Amino acid sequence: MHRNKTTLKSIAADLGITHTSVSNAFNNPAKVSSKLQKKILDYAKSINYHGPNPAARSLRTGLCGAIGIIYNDQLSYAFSDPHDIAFLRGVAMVCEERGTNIVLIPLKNNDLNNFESLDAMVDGYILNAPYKNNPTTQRALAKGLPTVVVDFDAPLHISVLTNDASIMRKMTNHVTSLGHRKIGIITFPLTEGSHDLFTLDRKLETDNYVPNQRMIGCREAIADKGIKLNSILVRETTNNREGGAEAARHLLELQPDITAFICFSDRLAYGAMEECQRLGLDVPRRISVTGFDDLSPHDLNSTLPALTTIRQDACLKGRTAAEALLNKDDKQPKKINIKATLIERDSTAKR
Amino acid sequence: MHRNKTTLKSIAADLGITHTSVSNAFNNPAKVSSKLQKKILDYAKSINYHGPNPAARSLRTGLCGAIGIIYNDQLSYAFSDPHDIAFLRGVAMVCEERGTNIVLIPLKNNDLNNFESLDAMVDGYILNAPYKNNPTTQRALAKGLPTVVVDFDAPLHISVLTNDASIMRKMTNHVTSLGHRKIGIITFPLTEGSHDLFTLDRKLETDNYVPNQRMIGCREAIADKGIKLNSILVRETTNNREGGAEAARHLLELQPDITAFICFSDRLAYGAMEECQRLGLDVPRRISVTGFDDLSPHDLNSTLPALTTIRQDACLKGRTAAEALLNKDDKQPKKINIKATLIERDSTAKR
DNA sequence: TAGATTATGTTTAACGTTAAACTTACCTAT
DNA sequence: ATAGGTAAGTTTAACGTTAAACATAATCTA
Repeated sequence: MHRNKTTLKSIAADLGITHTSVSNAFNNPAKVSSKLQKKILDYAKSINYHGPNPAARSLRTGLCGAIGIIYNDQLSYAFSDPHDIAFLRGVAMVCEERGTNIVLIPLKNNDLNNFESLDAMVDGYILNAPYKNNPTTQRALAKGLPTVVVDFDAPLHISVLTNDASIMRKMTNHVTSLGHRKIGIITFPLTEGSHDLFTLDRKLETDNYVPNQRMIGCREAIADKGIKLNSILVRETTNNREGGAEAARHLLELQPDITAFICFSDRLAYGAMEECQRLGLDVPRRISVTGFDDLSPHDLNSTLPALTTIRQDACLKGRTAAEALLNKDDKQPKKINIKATLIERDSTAKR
Repeated sequence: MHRNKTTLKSIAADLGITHTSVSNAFNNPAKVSSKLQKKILDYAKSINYHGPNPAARSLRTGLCGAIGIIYNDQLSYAFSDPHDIAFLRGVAMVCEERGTNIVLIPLKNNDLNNFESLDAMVDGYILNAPYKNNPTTQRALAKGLPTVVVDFDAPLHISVLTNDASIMRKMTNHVTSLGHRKIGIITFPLTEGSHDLFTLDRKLETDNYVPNQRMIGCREAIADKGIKLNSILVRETTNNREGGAEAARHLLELQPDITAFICFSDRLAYGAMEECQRLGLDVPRRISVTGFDDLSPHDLNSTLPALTTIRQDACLKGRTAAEALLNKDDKQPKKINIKATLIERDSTAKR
């Protein structure tokens, strides 16, 4: 007789064999006779044993068959954002094929001294659009596990990126080529928690890669046209419709002759369009509006014009990131580009 | 000098103290002088140590600070279904508060002999609308970890349920009270992979709890009205718009005088409405259609009438399930009911 | 038929942590 | 002054597994 808990050892004792053979029956069938393997597996099933303890296995092997996903924001918010959901779907597709578990790691209290705050059992991380200066970001990168970053520039890791700067230059050119000169830019925060108002000549931030790159694209296109950078207002706001609406109102108060809003997400753009509607300003005849992401058309409020925007395949981003992380062969730092494309619809028009 | 890897032991050796003190510095500050704790933590940080190894900790303590979620279907499909996403958001809200990780466990190959197929490191499971006879379901339930089941009847576990039967009786009464007698029922599979056609008098399945309960509600209401059960056709199909469309067409071919479709999900209902539109049958004047779930209005195709449906709060379901699982005090088997409500809109009308 | 190989199984030693029991020194109350 | 208690740290023994080295018998090769 032995202890109450079923383990490889207790099974071995019951069967009068060594526990290594039991382990091999599960993991290394070639190393046991098929007769013995059957005996072991049958017995294991009969006493309701569910296979080797994952923690012990993981401790011994150093692997655990799971990858962690870290968001730059609340997890519950990620499940509200179509872009993030599509990204996750892409990751799930790859993990499904490989039988890898996905660990969603909530951002805990942001205390760099709290060592507990990143102790998931994973073989690697995917960092999704992190803030560079966020403690969780830094901790994950420092941890030394295989890590793939998405929408973030980490020279020492594999990064999956979109051509944010160039596509935004193209979008801005589209807007200026329609004759617009008084333009307002509406962006989500460039730095965690920031809600500032400034002009396009301001020194750029490096905390949040994506809006920073998009800003570079805007700036280049604006400068190319000979428009003064300090005449273009930029409003940082929360990335949802309310934020977009509030920013549009604010910018119009400061500069009533604005004829175009360039928004850094579709959600901001929809909010801005709604606000224009409320203010009695026709889109696109009085004001043009552009977005970014190309949310599913089902998300369109049908009273608004179809949005001129930029499509990026978030699901493909997720797939690419997961594949890069799970690909054992090639771990060299590199940049993988997922191309975004401009989609002209009905929310932009000649001035 | 010691090995290359940093552990509690190597830190202890470097500092000339015992490794237990190092462990305590991280987990049990009361058991070390604050001076020593600071010394340890400072040193740990200086050599880029990221806290105790999770696998070793988990092996020793038997806990790992994560819960597993098991779906009845492909994970990547879950990220396409608004209901499942809302459910996940609810789970995430609770886990976020508590700092618990969420492990998404893909369904692996359904081989009962494959012991590997459920070896996530978790402290408990949430089973979301599982098939009773599915090997993964059975394995998870047999595993003996704390488990909460959702939309499933497991007498030995905590289950989170909706009043499917009674609300469906109510919906059916709504339809019959409008004068409809020739009714077609469109459901997603009652048994994994099944796509059958039958009449409402057929013996009920028990593999998939939800459609089974809904069928009970329909049957009772139909019988109450004195309508013959064997005159009501039921079509099982894939739970998406295409499935709904195909089922509607099929049922109308078999029984062209049908005047109402009762669908077991909004997606099926939208598909059925679209098919009616294609066939030139006006909804609701020629045919009434009902759904289940109450997807966000953004998912509405604006050319279709607003759907009469049943609202259930999937997010609340997720929150409730996660709270029940993480609540250490009360582990007694019980049923928790999340009430669904009937929403009358424009897709149903008098015959 | 000797020598090498293969098949099968065993022994041993980690993997990195935490809980429990133990030691020593210091403080407090009678 | 002495018993009793607390604070701070140490020693020891698991937790359940797998990898590597080893032992033995069975099978092949030349």
